[in-house]
Amino acid sequence: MAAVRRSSRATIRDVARHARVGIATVSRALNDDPGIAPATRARVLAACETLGFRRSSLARGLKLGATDNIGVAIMSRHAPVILNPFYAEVIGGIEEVLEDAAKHLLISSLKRGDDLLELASEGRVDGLLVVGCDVAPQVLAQLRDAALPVVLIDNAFDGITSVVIDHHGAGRQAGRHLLAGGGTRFAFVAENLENPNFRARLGGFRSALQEAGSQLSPEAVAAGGDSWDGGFVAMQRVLSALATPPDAVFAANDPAAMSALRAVRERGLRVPDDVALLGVDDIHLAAHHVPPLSTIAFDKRGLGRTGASHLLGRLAGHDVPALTVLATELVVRETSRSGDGAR
Amino acid sequence: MAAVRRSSRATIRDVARHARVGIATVSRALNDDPGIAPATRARVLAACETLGFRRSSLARGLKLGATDNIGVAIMSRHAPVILNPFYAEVIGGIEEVLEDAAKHLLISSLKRGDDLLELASEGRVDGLLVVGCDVAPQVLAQLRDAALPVVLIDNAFDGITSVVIDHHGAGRQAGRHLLAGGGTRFAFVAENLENPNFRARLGGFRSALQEAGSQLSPEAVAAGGDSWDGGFVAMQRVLSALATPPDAVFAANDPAAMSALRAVRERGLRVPDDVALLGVDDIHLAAHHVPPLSTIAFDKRGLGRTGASHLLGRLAGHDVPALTVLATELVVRETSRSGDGAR
DNA sequence: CTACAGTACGGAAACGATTCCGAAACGTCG
DNA sequence: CGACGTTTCGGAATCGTTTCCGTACTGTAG
Repeated sequence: MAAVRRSSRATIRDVARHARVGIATVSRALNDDPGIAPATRARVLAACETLGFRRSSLARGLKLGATDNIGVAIMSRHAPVILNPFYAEVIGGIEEVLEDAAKHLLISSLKRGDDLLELASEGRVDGLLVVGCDVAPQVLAQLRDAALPVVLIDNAFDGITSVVIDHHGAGRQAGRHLLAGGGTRFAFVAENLENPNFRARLGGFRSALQEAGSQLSPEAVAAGGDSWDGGFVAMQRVLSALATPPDAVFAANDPAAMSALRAVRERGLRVPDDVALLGVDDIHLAAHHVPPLSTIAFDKRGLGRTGASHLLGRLAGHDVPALTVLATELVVRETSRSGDGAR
Repeated sequence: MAAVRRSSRATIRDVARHARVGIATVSRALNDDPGIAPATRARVLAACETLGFRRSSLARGLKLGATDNIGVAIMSRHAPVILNPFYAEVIGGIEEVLEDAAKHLLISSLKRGDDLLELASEGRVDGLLVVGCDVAPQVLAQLRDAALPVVLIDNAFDGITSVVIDHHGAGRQAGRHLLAGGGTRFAFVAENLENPNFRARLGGFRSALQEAGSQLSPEAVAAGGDSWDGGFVAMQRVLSALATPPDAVFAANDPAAMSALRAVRERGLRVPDDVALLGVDDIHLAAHHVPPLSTIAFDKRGLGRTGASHLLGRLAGHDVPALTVLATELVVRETSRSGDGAR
């Protein structure tokens, strides 16, 4: 007679029995359906409370065809993605938006493109945010043809909603800043020259220099390898390749810049007096570095935010821009000098 | 006649029709069931391929009673959790383990305890990793009584599998190190004194000092508020409250230590000559700080790893230790001196 | 009193997988 | 040739929801 405490979870049927109504009524009460008497609704809700009933998101999802889960996929053949501070910021922005929308975040760091396609077609998520540019074109093509809404972050592909950073523009900004600071002999250092983002930055840098009649000699561009010392090694190469050291160095990112700074100092040159140094990313360390690093900042968190809200827009059936380009911002600290200011 | 390309996803029934078998056979082929002829299996698999069929994880989960999702819940009334470098490390460790087990990571930063209970009872995840000590006891009690396997990380509760750091031990280590370095006038600074972990560290610190016949005066313990400047403010308070400044300061964590260092320097004191300074956490910045910060390190990633593997163990039906305590390690850099070494 | 519109509710069919159970096909042996 | 065990496969029930459709009931008007 008494409601026996089941070991497994209560179902909607148990609630119906307990409240002496049909299961349809329970469902309606739970979904705030209008066609139900207030008294009945209260009785149902009370029954749910006493039985400790929660709807199974699985059964609900199966019937509704939606899970309220959003997948965040990051291609990474290396360590856990969360530890990469760039990704962490992006994910932070995504989290902000999804939390407001009461969506759940399903994070996957994937090694193979097939894993990505599997995640996209399992029905585990309602939509997918793909972060980073390390994903094969044919995978992207399959993703585009999938039924699942997908948004690319820090990567662009024709036919898929994309949110990117203006890497080329960042390079131009860097070039103009170093020119304004009085630079005459330029160099570019990076961990590698394959990364498409790095290439875009270099391209922008070159175009800014050319506009001013300057240029970058082949010996003044170097890659030092994908490690902590990448920038250091690259800088050493530049210094030994060039007859006279450069007076304005653009690094592909902040770690490379900091690492390059060590090489410059070991050579006995002062920053920024002998050589100005500029990074990209504005990572957390940049401001706390000694000396504080001049850099090109971009809104990493905003990248995640706009990506996520575009995806939510797609899910809601709205139109969203196919390509969004986020601007960058020059942050002058103490490894470079602004052209106009005296000192 | 020809297989019409449906707009929505193919189901197991479509595959069955296409391969001219029953749905049970398809399921068996997909699950590597032994009782199926090799030829039939090949035909079914081929049909799956041509139809681009993937099993619905929802339907599968509903029937199987498992989702292959693991929830990571972090109570946080502040900003996105991923941006907290401590949590990021822990999650990184979790990710490592779960990836090997082919589980998916569902991350939730929750504001209210009810959200946690909802996540636990929706059936969205097979198990829950609850990170951090900012969760109410009655919520933990309900969690313990839930059917869902739960593991607490950096928090302990009777009846729930817990993985913690030996904060008390860390405090003792700090005390002994500062004593060995020749400290005589001690102080403790923190952002706040409510955080149970900070209290444990302080407790351990006190007990080490008492063992050596020293002690901590009430004016030498200060909290400066939960902000970037917390340690700075706390240190200022200590310096102005004490007649003679301390010569050995233990900070509740690294940010507090770095921030306190500024206060010490502003006062015209040198580190470590006039005052030794020791933090806890060994955050990434600590090693790159100027001067490099002495600190008590612990394996944040290991915290996540063991938590995750204990949860997987529980899911597999194994017995796992109710409480695991991870040891800490003293890292002497340049804000303190080891007692034995010269200079 | 009957007809009828409108409200409140229950039964049953889906959603897409797994799996129990039964049956067909087949070979082997007495 | 019949009985029987083994292998291979199909039908149908099931997981826990939502929702369509039908029905009982209520109140009001003719």
